[in-house]
Amino acid sequence: MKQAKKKIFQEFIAAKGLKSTRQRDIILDVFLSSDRHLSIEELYLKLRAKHPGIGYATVYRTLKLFAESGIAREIHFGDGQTRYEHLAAGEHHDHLVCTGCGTIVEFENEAIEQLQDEIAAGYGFLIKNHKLELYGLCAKCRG
Amino acid sequence: MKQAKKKIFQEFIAAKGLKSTRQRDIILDVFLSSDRHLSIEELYLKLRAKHPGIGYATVYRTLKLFAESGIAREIHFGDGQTRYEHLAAGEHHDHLVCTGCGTIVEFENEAIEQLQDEIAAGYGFLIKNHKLELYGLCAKCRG
DNA sequence: GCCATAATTGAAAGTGATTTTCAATATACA
DNA sequence: TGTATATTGAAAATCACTTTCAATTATGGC
Ligand SMILES: [Mn+2]
Ligand SMILES: [Mn+2]
Ligand SMILES: [Zn+2]
Ligand SMILES: [Zn+2]
Repeated sequence: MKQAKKKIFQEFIAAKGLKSTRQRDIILDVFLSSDRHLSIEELYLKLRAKHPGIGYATVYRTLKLFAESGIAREIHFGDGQTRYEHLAAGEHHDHLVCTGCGTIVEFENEAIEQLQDEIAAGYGFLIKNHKLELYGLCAKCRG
Repeated sequence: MKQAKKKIFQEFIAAKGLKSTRQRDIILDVFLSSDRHLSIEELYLKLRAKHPGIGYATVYRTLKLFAESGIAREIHFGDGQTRYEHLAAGEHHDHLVCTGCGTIVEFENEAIEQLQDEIAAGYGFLIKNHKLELYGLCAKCRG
C-alpha cells in the first residue's frame, strides 16, 4: 500500500524528468504514515519534529506533486486551510464532517453518484469531478 | 421577494441592536438586484460604479451580515474567491459548475438529499448543512 | 568517479484575499 | 437635542500560500 504509492510517485517523478530527493522521500514517508486529512501546517509541524531542516515551501511544493501524481487529493473543508489525503488510484469517497469535534467520516454511495450523473446529463454537462460534504454533529457531539 | 428579504434583514439588524445605515441599504439593494454567485470583488466594483464612497471593508462586513441574517449564503467554488448568493428562507439548491466557461446551473434533487440523510443517520450524525458541487463541462464547452 | 547540466532547496520577499485597527462620523433613542 | 454606541473608510495587518534566488544536489554521459 505504502510501497505501491511510493512506486507510483517514483515513476511519476521519473516520467516528468524530475529528481528523487531526500526531502521528497521524507515528506512522502511522513505523509503516508499520517492520519488522513492533515492540513499542510499540521504535516509541516510533524515533519519538523524529526527533520528540522525541511522548508515550508518544499512541503507545499511536494504535496502539489503528490496530488499531481495521483497518490493524494487536495481537500478544503471551508476552514481556510488546504488539506491533503492519500488516495489510491480509482478510489473515491465523500466526507461527513463533525463541526463540533472535527471528526471526519469517509463514505461512498453508489446511488448518489449515479443520481449526480443523471442530473448532469439532464443539463448536458459532462462531469469531471464532484465535491460532496455533509456537515453536522457526530453522535458524541450531539450530546 | 426583494422586499421580503429587506424586511428580514431590517429585523435582524434591529434584533441584534445594530444600526440601519445608508451603506447597508445600498449594498443590500445592489446585491439583491445582481446575478447570483457574484464574487465580493464583482459586487464591490458594481457598487463603486454608482456609489464611489463605499469602502471595501464595509462590503465584506455587510455581506457577512447578510449571510448571518439568513438572506444570503456564502459559496466557494474553489477559485479562491468568496461568493455570495441570495437565498430565501427554507430554500436550498446545489450547483453544477462548468470549469470551461464558468456557467453555474442550480439544481435540487430530493432523492439525493434523502440519501444524504440516510448516510448521516447510519453514522449517527445529525446533518446541519451540506455542500454538493458537480464540476465538469457544459454542453457548449464539451465542443 | 568526475563533470556538466538542470532540478531542487530553504529563506525571505511577494501576493491576493480578507480582516483588523482607529479616528471620524452617523444612528438611535432618552 | 444630547449622548452612548455602532459604523465607516482608509490604511495597516494577517493569513495562507507562492515566487524568487543563490546555493546545493541529482543525474546521465564520459
Ligand atoms: Mn477522505
Ligand atoms: Mn446558487
Ligand atoms: Zn463531533
Ligand atoms: Zn461551459
